[in-house]
Amino acid sequence: MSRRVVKKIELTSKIIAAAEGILREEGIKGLKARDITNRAGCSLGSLYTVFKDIDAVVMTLNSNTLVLLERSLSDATRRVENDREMLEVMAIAYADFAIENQNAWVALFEHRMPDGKQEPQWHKEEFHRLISMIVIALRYAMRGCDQDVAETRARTYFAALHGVVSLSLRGRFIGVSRAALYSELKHLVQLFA
Amino acid sequence: MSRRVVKKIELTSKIIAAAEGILREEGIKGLKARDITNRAGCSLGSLYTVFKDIDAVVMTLNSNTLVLLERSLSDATRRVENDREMLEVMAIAYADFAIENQNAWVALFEHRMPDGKQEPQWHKEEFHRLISMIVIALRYAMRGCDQDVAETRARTYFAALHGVVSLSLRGRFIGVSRAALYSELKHLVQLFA
DNA sequence: TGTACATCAGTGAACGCGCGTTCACTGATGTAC
DNA sequence: TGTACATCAGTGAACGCGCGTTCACTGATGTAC
Repeated sequence: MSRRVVKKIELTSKIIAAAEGILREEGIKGLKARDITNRAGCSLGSLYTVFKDIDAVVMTLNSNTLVLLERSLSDATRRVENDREMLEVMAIAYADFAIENQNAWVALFEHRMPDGKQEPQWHKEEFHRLISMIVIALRYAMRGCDQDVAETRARTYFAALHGVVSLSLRGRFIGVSRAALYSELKHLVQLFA
Repeated sequence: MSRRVVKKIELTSKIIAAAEGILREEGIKGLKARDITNRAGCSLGSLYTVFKDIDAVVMTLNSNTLVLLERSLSDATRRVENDREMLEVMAIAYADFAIENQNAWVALFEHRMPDGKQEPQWHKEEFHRLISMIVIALRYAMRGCDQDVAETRARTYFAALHGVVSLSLRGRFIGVSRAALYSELKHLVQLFA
């Protein structure tokens, strides 16, 4: 591989690493081109030799986050023998991931493309893949339902669990400890199953 | 009342009306000082004779939205005789409000004060009042629980319903029609009750 | 009621800052011989 | 392996825009007599 290609790859990963660090520490709002390149130790302009624009950087970060989330969830479910537990394990794993990667996780839902720009197809697909994964896992809890209903219901359950995690992390609801969050999630899951 | 006071009140309400119009049509992101004052038919500077800054305008708008939401919910529950229905009626009313006042409703949850600035006390209290109202209504569904548990659980149920409404409105989940949303909410409420 | 003066709400041009993006330049990398 | 030239990645100063906020000014409102 030519030296040029190597350097381009190195540059890309330095920029991504810097951006990811900032995302994790300061949240998506702190993600500025200058801060990223300063932290990466390269010039401002070089960012644009690697990414089309800032949104492309965010897309990449979100994509990485989705991969991590997917991995967390599948790791967690791998240890499950009993289908009954599946839902609960995933819910807890989801909450854990949200707590431990708070800013990155928030970015996943908060980021919007400006004006008419669409999120690229590959990113939508990745998102969809994650959702399907959750939907499939939830289906265990929903054997016996009509296929269509099951699909919709699974999304609903996901949205409900997401809502609880989301609002409790945002602290709009005072004093929701991690233990309390767990027990609430378990309670919900019990209702769903 | 002196002419000056009258004019100040008129100016204030013109600005609020303009800001509210923009909020409803374009969402909180479209809320710029210039657009507000243009629409209100006054000068840019005059906004600052009435409000401390833009955040103060947003606070006022959100406050108005909270009042409307509170009214919607209490109107809906007023027609309920049977306590069993309470939860469902409130959930539907909440969804209706969110759908019909989408941008204003989103602003309620999306707006964050910059850096260290706190939301003013009165706004927090208003928010809290709404939550209590919901919590109280949900308690009907939770008679027999320990008081503390009931409180937490009520918040959880609210968060869950909020999550479903929220994600379905954002369209991250494709093709959730209003009817489908209703039926999912009803299903959840049945689980909760 | 009228006049002279004082005050202050309202004005909008200008300031200032943050920040994404560009572009003419230069020095490192690649190519030809 | 070395030299001469060509290319192009990387640079960072500068551009441009959006937008919140300010401030010296002026004309309407209020006050005193």
